[in-house]
Amino acid sequence: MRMMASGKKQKNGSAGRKAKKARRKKVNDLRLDMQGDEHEEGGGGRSESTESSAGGGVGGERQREHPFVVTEPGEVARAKKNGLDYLFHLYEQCRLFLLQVQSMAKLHGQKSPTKVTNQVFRYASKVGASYINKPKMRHYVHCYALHCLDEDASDALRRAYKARGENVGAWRQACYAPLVDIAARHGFDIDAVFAAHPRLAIWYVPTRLRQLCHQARSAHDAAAAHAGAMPPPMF
Amino acid sequence: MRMMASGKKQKNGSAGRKAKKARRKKVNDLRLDMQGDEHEEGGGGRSESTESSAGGGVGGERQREHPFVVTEPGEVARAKKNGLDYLFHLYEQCRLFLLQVQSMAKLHGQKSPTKVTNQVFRYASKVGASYINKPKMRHYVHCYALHCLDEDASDALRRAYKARGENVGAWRQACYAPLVDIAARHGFDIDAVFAAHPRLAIWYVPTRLRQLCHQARSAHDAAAAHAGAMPPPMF
DNA sequence: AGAAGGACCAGTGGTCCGTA
DNA sequence: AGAAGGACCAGTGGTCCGTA
Repeated sequence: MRMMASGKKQKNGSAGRKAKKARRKKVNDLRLDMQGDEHEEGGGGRSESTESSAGGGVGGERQREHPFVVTEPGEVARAKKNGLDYLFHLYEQCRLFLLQVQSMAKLHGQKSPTKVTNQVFRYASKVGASYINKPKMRHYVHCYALHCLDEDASDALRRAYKARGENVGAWRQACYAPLVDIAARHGFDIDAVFAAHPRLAIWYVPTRLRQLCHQARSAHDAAAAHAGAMPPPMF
Repeated sequence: MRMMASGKKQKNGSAGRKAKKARRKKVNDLRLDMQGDEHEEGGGGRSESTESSAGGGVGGERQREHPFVVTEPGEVARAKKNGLDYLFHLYEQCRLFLLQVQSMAKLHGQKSPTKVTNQVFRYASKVGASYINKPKMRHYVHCYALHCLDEDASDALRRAYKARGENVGAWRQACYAPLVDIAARHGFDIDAVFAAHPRLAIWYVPTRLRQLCHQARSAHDAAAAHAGAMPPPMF
């Protein structure tokens, strides 16, 4: 028996969405393949720091990628886990796929994407990089952003969170604050910060990060107003 | 009795679309207002070259804008017609609406459009500029582009087409060729041409114009290859 | 016939939530 | 519990075609 979830969310900082239809239609409910209960990939043991350790056995259901763990720079994740160097490597791969898509589009006189779009994710899947998917890449964009913008800070954060034994979710949350600080030094304009970095400019600014920068600016402006000297608004 | 049209089109230079449902549902078929057969706006006679001469009477059905006619620069269109200065003025208005939307978005920490998007058209309607709509603006973008990029050529074309008594559709078609020539001087990169002009950069490159530039490049490359010296491909 | 624009549709950005 | 990602939805870009 499954409960019907209500499905609230905040679309892009504006008012909430209108009524949604009931979701999750449970496709693919009947298994036609020979999967029994559980199975694991047969081979094993690739272990470059930027190599996945996920499944990929011949035939059968596609395995999920192994979950990420907080690793130090250069550290190889242990069995059934992927490290953060590998995570960041996925962003580099997406960039290369974007470059491919752009080249093909221009060759054929079609409009060329400037960002990693659905089209790019579709291309990645088509050429076999099925371990790349949109929800995952969007989920960790800001972590990659910190890695791009301040690798030392990013590395330090990884070491600290690994030392404390924090899980990936906690590390991911912790990546926001240093980014807001960086944005603050650029007038809280996180779009400008992304746009100014060539490897970052191809990624959409995550909604949550944008919200946090906006909140920080409001707090900053309020504090300045309280201090007496009201600065002119940024826009 | 109305025939069911088949509804073919070329999506963005790629393969044709998949099957479409039957279109046109004929909403708003019953009139609840007091319109009889025909009606015209009561007042009259505004006649600045960038002022519309379309309806806007109090209450009742919204009048369509008057059709465009080919006018010389500075020329005022006669009754029930709008001139080309007015057309180009609409593009300037859209730019101002975009600037408004951008300012509001940034104030609220939301993502800010870089182009004239649906959001901008919605804003234009909301603030009363209901004479601005997406199909119209997209239809004439390349005409506005020529006006921006080579006003002398644009003016000359207008005078020539007016002198010949051509209709707006013919003039509109004629705007493509000079633009392709301009693109040719920039490596056939029409996107770069648009992007380099501040008032043009906010408009999407029309599909048809992009196709024509692509075709021209192909023809150009083929001619060069035939001449013996094969140049390197642009991308 | 020529033209303006309401309304449609395929595919997008964004992310929820059923799943492992 | 923590996490990966299939699948969904609101709103987009693009323009057709019923309308005046």
